[in-house]
Amino acid sequence: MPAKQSPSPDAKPSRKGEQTRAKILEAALSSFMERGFEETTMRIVADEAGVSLGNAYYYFESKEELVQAFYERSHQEHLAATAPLLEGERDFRKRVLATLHAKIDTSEPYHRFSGVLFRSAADPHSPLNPFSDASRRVREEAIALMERVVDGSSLGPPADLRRELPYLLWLYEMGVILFWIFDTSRGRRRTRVLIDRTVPIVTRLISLGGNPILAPLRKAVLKLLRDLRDGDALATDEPR
Amino acid sequence: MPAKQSPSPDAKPSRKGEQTRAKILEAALSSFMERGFEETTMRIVADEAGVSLGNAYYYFESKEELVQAFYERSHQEHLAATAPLLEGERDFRKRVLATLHAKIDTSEPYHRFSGVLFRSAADPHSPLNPFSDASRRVREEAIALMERVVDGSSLGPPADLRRELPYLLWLYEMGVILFWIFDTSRGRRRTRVLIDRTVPIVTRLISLGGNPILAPLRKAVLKLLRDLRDGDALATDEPR
DNA sequence: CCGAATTGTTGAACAAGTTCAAGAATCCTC
DNA sequence: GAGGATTCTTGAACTTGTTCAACAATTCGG
Repeated sequence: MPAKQSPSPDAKPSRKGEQTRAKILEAALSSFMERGFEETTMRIVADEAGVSLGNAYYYFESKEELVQAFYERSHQEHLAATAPLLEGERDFRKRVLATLHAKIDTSEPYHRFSGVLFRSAADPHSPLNPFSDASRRVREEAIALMERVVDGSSLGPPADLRRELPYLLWLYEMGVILFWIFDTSRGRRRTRVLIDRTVPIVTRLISLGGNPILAPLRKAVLKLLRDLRDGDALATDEPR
Repeated sequence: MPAKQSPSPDAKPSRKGEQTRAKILEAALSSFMERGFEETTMRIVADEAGVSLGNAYYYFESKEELVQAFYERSHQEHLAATAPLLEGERDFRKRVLATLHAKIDTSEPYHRFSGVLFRSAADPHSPLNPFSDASRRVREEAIALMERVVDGSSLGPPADLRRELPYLLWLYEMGVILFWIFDTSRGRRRTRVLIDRTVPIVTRLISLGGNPILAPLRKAVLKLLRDLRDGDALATDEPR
């Protein structure tokens, strides 16, 4: 009988098809950059990868899944760019600034078709939405990065806030990226402005959150957050 | 020579095709509700409307444009539901609450395929995104509704804040809707919680914004808002 | 009421995403 | 290294959104 499904999840490294998969992904990404997403045909991808059309679908369930693969690559680049920046910096504000600017920097080459990436961002049924199972790995890694940003800093937030902070910062990052997608100014000037002006506010808020006087407010906000997140509000393609 | 384009924008009322257009829209919406967006085929729509496939495309440029039409209808229902609620209520907080809950109520029947509505929300090139030209009319009406919410209330915000408030409230509404789309809890319980708990915060913030002591902060925030909005950051399908 | 202009309608054809049965290559065990 | 299991690969076919040339109906000025 024919093979069940794409081999990506389990497959031991460097089974024959690993190279084929890579070839296809390479062809797809370079074509996305060259002509954009819509204009890139699965037939073109297959051709440029030197494989048959059906073969491309053996490795990627859909055209969108190719974008998911790009999403992961983009995150890796962000990770790589961020590491040295966080190395010698303790100041929380600067760490967040560096992380966000690095995100914009590394994403710039993909801006042209990034809309597609997030086109399904608001579709609960799309595996591309940032809350989906399919995005889980990247999402968790992105949150882990924010955890590093927090932990490596001189900031000492209360434990309850500390626990939610990475997730909150990730949400904040998603918001910035959403803005960035719509930003057509040269050099993404406006997104830079957004970052430069909101990071201080965010930082200040977090600092204030540690003030004992504001403990009730902080707890209320955190409780709301938990109430909204727990359960199924943001669940998506989990098995029903 | 063949006709140029869809007649919707100009067409005098009850030219022959008005009924055809209505039939097609009716068929589309009822099929969307019955089987969802993906499963609704343009051929099905045409069949159920009793017209040919090509005819459907005479009235609607694309399948997505049918969704746009729904978007407008949904807004009309929201308007209708909101009017009586705002009639005898002066309290700002209650006015916002009523308006948002009405939005959720009137949108409920469409929740199943609402993801599609906003699927393109993050795609700068899609006419469906809430910032696009195609959405302009509905967007402006939705903002105008928020203007009414503000003006009919006992609230007296400073002029500069007053000017931006409707737009800000609309953005807030968009955020709530985004959450709602992902909300799978029964009765959209979680979205209700979100509304009930964030509206007081928003209201408080606005009240505080009128405090002279906070004027510098208020002005700074409003300036940021203007800087980010003016120009092209959120522009989309305007002619280049 | 006539004829041209406009508007409405059709069915066939096309493009591109996706599926699938069949067969080739590779791997793995004995 | 033979043979069965697994993994790869292919090309054709199918679905569905979209386009288009041709034709029909309607409208409207005279």
